[in-house]
Amino acid sequence: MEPRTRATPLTRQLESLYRRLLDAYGPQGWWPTPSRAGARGFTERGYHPGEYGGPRAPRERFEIIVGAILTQNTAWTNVEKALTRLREAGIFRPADVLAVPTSRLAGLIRASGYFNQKARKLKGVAALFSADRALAPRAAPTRDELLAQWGVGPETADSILLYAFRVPVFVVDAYTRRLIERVGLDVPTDHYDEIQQAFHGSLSPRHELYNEFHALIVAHAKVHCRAKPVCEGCPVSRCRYRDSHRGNGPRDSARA
DNA sequence: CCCCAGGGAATTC
DNA sequence: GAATTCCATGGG
Repeated sequence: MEPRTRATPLTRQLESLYRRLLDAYGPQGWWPTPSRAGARGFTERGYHPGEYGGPRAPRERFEIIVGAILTQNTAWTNVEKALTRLREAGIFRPADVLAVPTSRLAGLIRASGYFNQKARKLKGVAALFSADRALAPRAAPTRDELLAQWGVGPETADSILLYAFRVPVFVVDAYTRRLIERVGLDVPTDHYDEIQQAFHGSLSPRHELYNEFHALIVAHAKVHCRAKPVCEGCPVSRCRYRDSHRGNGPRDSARA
């Protein structure tokens, strides 16, 4: 299933990319949970860069799971508003989500958009993680268990595995594809699993590395590699894309 | 006014 | 499989 990790040209490209991003933006310490405010190690970003200790506390873990649902195609600032509403309503655990009527749940998460769909999704994951599963510490669910949930696709499943349970799976999102295209990495960008395999086959399977790499890609996408690119001061040297993007590397047609 | 945001499901061909 | 459409708020 897992290809051997070996040094390929792609390995060097990805490691170089990672180092450039880390140098430019610093450790991100994901997952960013608003409830971290006030906790030891709290930073102005609201989370703990550099902490990759033991298993997550159950409530923090569930907050990550909820956030992974709410952030689907949605700006994180709006997710924070919804998470804060949930916390103020005393909703911390799967059982709390199950106890609230779907209509009220939808109202609480209104700011995160798609609230009717997402309320249903939260009910589903709450059921998955409730009952015997709530007994911490619990081993991570399988990827297939997560994917079987309505509203949980590949990215959400992998985000939960990586950030809630520290399983070394690389999370692929729209930013990842955009960066691959603009930097000109020799990685196909059409299928989720293909992209993920490329990373898994080229990087050592360390959850700390996958955690930081994905978080750094998001940070980079918000500052420089936006939909409308801001190339001034871009830390990725081969980032020679133009407004029209596509292509851009030294050689564009080199994919065979 | 427009576009964008850490997707996923359902439909259609 | 590939291409659309829907879901919906909030910020720039």
